[in-house]
Amino acid sequence: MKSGARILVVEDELPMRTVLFDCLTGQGYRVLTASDGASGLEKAIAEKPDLILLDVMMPRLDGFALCAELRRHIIATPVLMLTAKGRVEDRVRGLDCGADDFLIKPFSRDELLARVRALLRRITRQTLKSQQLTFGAVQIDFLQQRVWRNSVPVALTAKEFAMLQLLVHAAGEPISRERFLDVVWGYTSFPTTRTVDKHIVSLRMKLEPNPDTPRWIKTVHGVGYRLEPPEEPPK
Amino acid sequence: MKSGARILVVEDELPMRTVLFDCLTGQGYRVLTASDGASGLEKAIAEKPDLILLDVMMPRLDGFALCAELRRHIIATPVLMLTAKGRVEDRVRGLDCGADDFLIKPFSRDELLARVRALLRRITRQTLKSQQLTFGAVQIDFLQQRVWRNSVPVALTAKEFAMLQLLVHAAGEPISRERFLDVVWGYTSFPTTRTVDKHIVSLRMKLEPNPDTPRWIKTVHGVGYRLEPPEEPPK
DNA sequence: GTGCGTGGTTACAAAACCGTAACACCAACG
DNA sequence: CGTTGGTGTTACGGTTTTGTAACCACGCAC
Repeated sequence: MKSGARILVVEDELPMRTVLFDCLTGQGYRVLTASDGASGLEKAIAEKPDLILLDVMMPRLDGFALCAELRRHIIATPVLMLTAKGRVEDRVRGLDCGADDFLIKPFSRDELLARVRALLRRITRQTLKSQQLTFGAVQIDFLQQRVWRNSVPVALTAKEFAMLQLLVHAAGEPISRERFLDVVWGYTSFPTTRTVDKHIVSLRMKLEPNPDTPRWIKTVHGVGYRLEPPEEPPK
Repeated sequence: MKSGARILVVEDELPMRTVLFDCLTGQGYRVLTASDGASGLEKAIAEKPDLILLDVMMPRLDGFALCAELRRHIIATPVLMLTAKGRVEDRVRGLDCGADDFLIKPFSRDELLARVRALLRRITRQTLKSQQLTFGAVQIDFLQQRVWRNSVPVALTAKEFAMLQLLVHAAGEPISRERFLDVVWGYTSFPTTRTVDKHIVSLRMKLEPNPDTPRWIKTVHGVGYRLEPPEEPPK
């Protein structure tokens, strides 16, 4: 499985969509695609990607409208707009409705990647203080959403990574199953608490040196789970 | 164990008010209600609830106005707004006047409770902070819910920790067995007072240097138990 | 379609924890 | 001293919580 930042590409023309997809997945990003504005908006809301790549020229709901709609939903996901060459007025309209950067067609692969990186870096700086973290032999890169163990890449699913993120974020504190469900699954889907256990098992199998006697991901009976803090007890 | 947080429900329609009341009390929350904006504002100020559930659609003083009024009084109580489906502009106005989260009608019971939990968690997180305490060789971290003795981690069960927390919280004051049962076990289960003794024994074994002659967890004959205050006694 | 990866549920086994009874002990009071 | 009632302690059965495997469902790629 690929892991990395999640990027939504909204582009109606298949060839261009394919180019963008290949280019981004080749860099380890996880790419979602939509072939029209309406489904793009839907996915943007449902999937909460880290970045949205948006073609302005689309039938029906075009890039400008989609972007404006996003902002009306208070979604602050950075938007990189694809505009045609020479259409200076596009920039103005784009900025007006909340776009963050522009890419002028035709563009080079390197320029695309550079701008994507820049935008992702920006949001990461805002939201995550440290983008890398280590416990035991496990190394986490929040920016790329990748994990290594003894320098060997570990493939985590989306849910697993989200759970790990919550564990790390509240390092040391016990986290109840309820809380996992609220944060990782959101307020609109309600799996059972056993589901949380199951994913904890997966995490342990992938990250623990000895999954039977967890060194890091401890269970707190009657409470929930807790990531053993790398630090010492308080003096 | 349930928090027993106090929640104010401001809702003009009786059926909905009843639903909310039942749903929340069923979870162990203490619920106050108001059937219009004016009395809601009054109760919010007088009772200082932990959370306010606010319907936007009310005659005279509506949810927005009430919320804005609250903030004018520098009352930071989190507000969960009930809005009608599809009224995206409600969110904008709501955020504008200081609402913390939104629940769109019709909503599921689970979603209501999830959002309530999330908001309540936010405030307890702020107030609890990284509280730590020491008596003798025992160190307690309430946030992590962990205890050390001579810097060696001590494994306490959920009940034991809750009892210790109560002892520490009322340091010096004797605590009756009935009080332990009320606070630690809640109002829904009724074990014997002997049960309390048993857990006290466990605590002593885990925390006291010499469990036979307790240095810290003292028995007050005919009354209950008491944690010897770490400070110097008044003469 | 088929196959695969992911995610959610169910069911059952294992472990941890809890509640209570029984009895020994002790403190207070006469 | 002896009685009485409260407390300490232990053992054990029952309950709750957690681990885990097996299974089904869904989405996506081929």
